[in-house]
Amino acid sequence: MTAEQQARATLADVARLAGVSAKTVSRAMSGDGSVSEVTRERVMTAAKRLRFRPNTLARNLRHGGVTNSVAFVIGDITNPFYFNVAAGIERELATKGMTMLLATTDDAPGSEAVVVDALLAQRVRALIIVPIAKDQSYLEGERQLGTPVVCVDRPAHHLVADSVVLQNRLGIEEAVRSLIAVGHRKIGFVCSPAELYTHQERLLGYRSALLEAGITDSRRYERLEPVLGATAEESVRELLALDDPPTAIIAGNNRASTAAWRELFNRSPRVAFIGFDDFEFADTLGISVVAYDPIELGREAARLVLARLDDPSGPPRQIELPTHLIRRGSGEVPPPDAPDSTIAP
Amino acid sequence: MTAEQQARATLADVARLAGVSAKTVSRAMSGDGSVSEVTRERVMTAAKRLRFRPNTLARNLRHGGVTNSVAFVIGDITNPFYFNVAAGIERELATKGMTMLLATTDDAPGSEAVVVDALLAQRVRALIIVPIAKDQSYLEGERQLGTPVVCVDRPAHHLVADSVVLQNRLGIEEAVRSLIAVGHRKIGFVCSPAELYTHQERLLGYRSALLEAGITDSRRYERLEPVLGATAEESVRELLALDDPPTAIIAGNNRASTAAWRELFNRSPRVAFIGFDDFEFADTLGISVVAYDPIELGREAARLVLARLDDPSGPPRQIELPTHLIRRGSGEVPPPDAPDSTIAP
DNA sequence: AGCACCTATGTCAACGTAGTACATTTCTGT
DNA sequence: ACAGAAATGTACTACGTTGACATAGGTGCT
Repeated sequence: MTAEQQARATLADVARLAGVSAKTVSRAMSGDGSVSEVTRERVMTAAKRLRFRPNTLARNLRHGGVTNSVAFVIGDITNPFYFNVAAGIERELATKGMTMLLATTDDAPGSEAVVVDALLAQRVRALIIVPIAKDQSYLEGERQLGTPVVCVDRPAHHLVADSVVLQNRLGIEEAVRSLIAVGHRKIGFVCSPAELYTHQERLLGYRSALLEAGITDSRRYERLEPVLGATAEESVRELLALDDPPTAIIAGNNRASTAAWRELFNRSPRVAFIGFDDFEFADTLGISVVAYDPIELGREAARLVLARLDDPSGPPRQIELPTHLIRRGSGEVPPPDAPDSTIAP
Repeated sequence: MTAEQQARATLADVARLAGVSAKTVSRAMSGDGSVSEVTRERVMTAAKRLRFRPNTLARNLRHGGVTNSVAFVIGDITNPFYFNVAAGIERELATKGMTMLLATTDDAPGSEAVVVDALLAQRVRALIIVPIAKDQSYLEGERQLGTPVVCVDRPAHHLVADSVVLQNRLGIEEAVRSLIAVGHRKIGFVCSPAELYTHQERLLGYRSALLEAGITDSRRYERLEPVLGATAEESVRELLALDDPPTAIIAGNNRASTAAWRELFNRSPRVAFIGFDDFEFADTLGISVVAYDPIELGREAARLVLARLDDPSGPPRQIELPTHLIRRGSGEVPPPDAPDSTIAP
């Protein structure tokens, strides 16, 4: 790399070379005002020669001081779920020439406001956030200043904002009903951590579907870890070690799904299993899951942002993305005592 | 959302409220010049009252017109490999208060320059790119203007730039040697597509390790798809349908790994298998792989950017990240004709 | 007292772009 | 031929921040 560093060309430089004023160059480049064909040619040639590239910073400053980047704030960047959501956001934004800024809070609720603050100082156009702190009211002022805030996966706390969530209850309900249809009555539920909105919703779905089938004594089969990081493997082991163990297990989130399956893999007699969130190999391994489209989740979030930028008024919208059960075998394993069981005497 | 939209407070607004000049506010906020304690208090109070947030756009414009975002340009955002690299970049940049802009080219070589151009117009501070086009010489001008360019996973074509790549040859060589040690002589290599630098390197590693063991007739076991999208499943089927099929197969990239394993899963007699790039479940399923740390790959790339920003001079650096074989069983399956084979008569 | 020096603050201009206002030229129609 | 419209170009300025420079008052030393 050379030590020399030629200066970046500006509108004025191009104007000088082309022998016109800066404004004329601006017009020629943007095609806004009217410029003669000869002049336009000359300007374009000069611009190309100088490798001129309009400074978006200056342009944005001139135009109200906002960038055209949308920030996506997540807790844990290594969770594949977020990655797919990010993909959806990026693609949707790209159709409008906008870009995505990715930031993480490392799952620390306390750092959410700090990270968001830094992003706002950068004048992001909008904020898409997976809420992790218990309170998003700190964003109220910013919202009033016209920065759209869209929550993904879970709604905000103490803040009026658009959001995109999954049909959590319906998804788990479908899973429970499916297991009941195969003959299961003792169904476990493993999920972590307990305090998240999504997990609460899924727990409610689990309970309501059981109740619907007249099963009222399943509390002992619920295992929601109180803290992040507690392993779902342990929960599964606990459940199977009960005197009257469940014959089927449902996992309430993607990390719990993989952990639970790890524990159930190679165990016999087979325990029926349904996970939440599809993943690579789930098809090859024959694992039934409650699936949804994370990319679409991101796209919807981005669409909400675009809609809000277009028209800031109107009530907040909450979009519910459908979930659906994919039957691949693991969820269709009958209970050992079923009449059609192969282990029957 | 209210239709009203109060204006965003500026330095001047804060100054007016605090009864000082704009410059004093600037000093008080940045802690740069000297400001008396009383004044600082008054300014801070005024700033808080007005919810003042310094406009990074303006600040950056004042300082040479560059943002503090680094763009990461990838081909296919749904490839988990890139996601982990992105995670590494984001984390490393965050330590320096910089942010990551994510952009994709949808694996279309032609759109690389277009996407990059848009990013440069946004005055990104640096560029981290997974080269996909055949020629990155279009970045030469920008590099001379002081924008660091770092290539990830593969080096740039026709451009002097720092890069971070994997020890591709060594990784595959280790895999081949390991298979040979177990007794294999007929080893297949599946990878796609053929034209990528990484895949070429891995192919060379495959060949050299075989040669080292005196195996010279393995060309018929090489299956590199000429085009993106061709399935590795087919390649595996082709290999196993040969009159003299290989007893072991190595996959040269992550997509090929999963595809190949899908095909080999449940097939008997078992074919030894070693994949490239670790993935979830590989441990549970007992799949041996040539692994590396994608997050570290991203971190290194970000470090190169930071180093280059710090000191633009000096020769380009190419960092090689280590790869290592993780033995989990699938790569330790002996050939059917081995003396210690369980199928021996 | 005189001087150097330091602190606390203020004034002005500039970063690069583009909107507003206005000046100039060229082209219409009567 | 001439008013008026249309086409084309220029000058000035603001966007929000900060560096360069200036100023006013205070402190310490000779």
